[in-house]
This record gives sequence, C-alpha cells and structure tokens, in this order.
Amino acid sequence: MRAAVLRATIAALVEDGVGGLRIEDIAQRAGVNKTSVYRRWGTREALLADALLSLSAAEVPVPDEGDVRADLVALARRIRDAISSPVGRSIVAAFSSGGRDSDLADVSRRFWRARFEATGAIVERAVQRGELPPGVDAQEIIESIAGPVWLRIFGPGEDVDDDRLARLVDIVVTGITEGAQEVRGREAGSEGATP
Amino acid sequence: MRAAVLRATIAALVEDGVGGLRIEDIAQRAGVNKTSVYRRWGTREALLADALLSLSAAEVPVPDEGDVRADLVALARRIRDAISSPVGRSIVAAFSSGGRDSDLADVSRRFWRARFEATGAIVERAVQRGELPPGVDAQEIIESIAGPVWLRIFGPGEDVDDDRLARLVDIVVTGITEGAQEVRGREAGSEGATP
DNA sequence: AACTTGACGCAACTGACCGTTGCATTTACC
DNA sequence: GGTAAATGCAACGGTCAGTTGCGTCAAGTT
Repeated sequence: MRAAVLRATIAALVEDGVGGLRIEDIAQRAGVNKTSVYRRWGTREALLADALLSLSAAEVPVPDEGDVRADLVALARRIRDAISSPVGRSIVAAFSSGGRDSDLADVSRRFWRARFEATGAIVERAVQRGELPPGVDAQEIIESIAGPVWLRIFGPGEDVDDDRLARLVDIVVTGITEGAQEVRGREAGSEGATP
Repeated sequence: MRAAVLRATIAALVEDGVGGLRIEDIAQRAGVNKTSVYRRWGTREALLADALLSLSAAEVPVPDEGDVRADLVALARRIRDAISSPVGRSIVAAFSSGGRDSDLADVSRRFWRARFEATGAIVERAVQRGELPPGVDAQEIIESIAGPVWLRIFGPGEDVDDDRLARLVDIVVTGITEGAQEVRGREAGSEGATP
C-alpha cells in the first residue's frame, strides 16, 4: 500500500506537475483514503521526497564498452534521454522546486551523489587503461559532460543530437589529456629553470 | 504601478518560492488591490511570466579582457554568482516549474537566447584574435562552460570555486583548439590516403 | 476464546485561498 | 464638463488543506 501511494505520487507528479499535486487525488489514485496519507507522511513535501527517494534507488546502468569516448557518449545519451522524458523532467522540476534545506534538497543530494559515484567507474577504468591521465577528478569529467546536456534541455529547451554529444565528449577528453600534458610539460620546464 | 506589481512579484517569489506565490500577498506588497492584478494579468502564471520577462530584459555585461580564457573565466564566475544568489535560484526554479509549452517556457527560451547571443561575442572576438579556430559554434562553447557550473549548483548543491572554473575553461578551450587541429590533421591525412 | 493494539476507512469540520462579480471612485482624455 | 477606462472595495461561491472523532478490521497476546 505504501508502494501504491508512492507510485500514485509519481504518476500525479508527472501528470499535474509539482504545483498541481493534490493529496486527495494521490490517495484516490492509490485506492486509499486521504487520511491514511496524512497520517503516514504528514506533509506533501515529505511524501514527495519519499516518492522521489524510492525512485532514485533504481540501479544506474553504467556503460562499459572498453573505450572512454564510447562510454561517455553512451552515458551522455542516457542522460539526455532520461531528462528529456516526461518522468525525468518532472523529477528534475520537483527537485528544483524545494529550497536549499528542504527534505527534497537532501534527497537531491543523495541522488546526485549516487549517480556521480556510479558513473565515476567509467573514468576509473579509463585511467587504468591509460586513456586518461592518473589523478583526474571523475566527478569533474562527468559534470563537464552532463552539464551542457542538462543546460541545453532545461535552459533554451533545444534538443541535443548525437553529433553534439560526440563533439562534447571529444572536447572534454582531449581537453583533459592535452591539458594534462601541457601541465606536465610546464612542470618539467620549471624544474630545470628555477633552482 | 505595473512596475510595482512586477517588483512585488519577484520579491514574493524570492521569499516564498514558486509554490507559495499568493496573488493577494503580491497585491498587498505593491499597495494595490488584488482585483486589479487579476484584471490585468488574469493568471498567476501570466503575471510570473511577465515579471520574469521584465527582469531578464536587464543588460548582460559581457567580459572583454582581451583573452579568451580570462573572458570565459570571468563569465563563468558571473554565472556562478548569479545562480547562487537567492534571486537567481528563485528565477531558475520558477522557469523549471512550468511545463514545456507554458508562458514561462516561452520566456525561458527568450531569456536563454538573449544570454547566448550576448555572450557569444566572447567567442567571436576570440576567433578574430586567432585564439579559437574559425567555424566554432559559440553557443556550444558557452554551454560547455556554463552547463557544468549549473549542474553542480542545482544538482548536488555543491559550490564551485574559482579553481574549478579555471580548470573547466582550460579543458574546453584546449579541447576545442586541439580537437580542431586533430580534425584538420585527420582530414589532411585522409586526403592523401583514400583517393 | 476473549482481549488489546495498531492501521485504515469514513464523514464532517474549520480555515485559507482562489477567482469572480457588482458597484463606487478616481483618473485621464476629449 | 462629459465620458470611458482603470482602480478600489466588499462580498460571494468553490476548492482544497489538514484535523478530528468514531467505526471497522486484522493480528497478535494471554
């Protein structure tokens, strides 16, 4: 029954948006009396947070194709598809509707931590393979890939095609590797010059 | 008076959030009767859209320091500061609260188009200076810089320090330039190999 | 078997806010 | 001075939020 209410909450969220959530409606969808919902969750926000938390417990499939760029492109494609879907859009909107110190903000933080942790495996494997220099920050790379996709969809609302994703991954990966060489080169040069 | 209501709308938005907007409260803040607000704007969403539109008409100062990286770092810093502020957060939350085809979505699109257009000047100047290869897509570059900042603040809610901004700009700029050389190299090589 | 406990359903209630309407009043423009 | 548009004011019906008291049912306890 708890599951039924949470499912109904997500359904109502997708259909009516964050602002249009009505406890009575959710209860009806779940075949439950509204009183029960109030008794169990108390607040609309707590209910929403619980529903989103249960949803974000889903496993995050991480691409593993033996090549960084391929992995990152696949990841970017999944992110794009996820946040383009009605459910994804609703979830994101719900997250950003809460203030900084609400229950939702806490759930949001957990959500993102889990995603970054999972997808960081792509970078780790790449470092082991020698495709990326050791010492790179996995979260920074994932951010650099996912951020632009995110911004484009939630900002101007334009869609992101596969070519753009490929270019984006190219920019980040070569930027990381070439930048690292550059730094190493600079360090090597300064070692001989300063002492 | 119209201005007073719009100002009051923004103030109420920042204070109470998108969901907590009450027409009567806005009217009171503006020293106006709520009937007038209803007559002029009709819907809460229309009022909010108008207020946000008036706000986004503000000029966007574009850094011009004679160097791409410096310009982009300055821009990134401004973006970070803007969306970290209470007003900025509220505005973004308001934008993402509307569906895809609401009045708000339209305002959002205009908002972003204006920003990308203005900031694109940075890239154009860089191309003229020879710092970036000709033919680069200005919007892609701005997206690549602003996206990660955006994602980090609105996702995990972590703050972005200046070092991270500098690294980010480094990655993108070298990724663009080196990637372009790489492409030119590949093209030059394949020209001789395939025919 | 009788009892206790806890969860849920049901109905009703108060209160807040929404959006509307009819009317008086002001303002501005001709 | 007259007219039309914009605003203020008060009151309204309607919807939903939460709350409360009471009845029901199932599970476990003794």
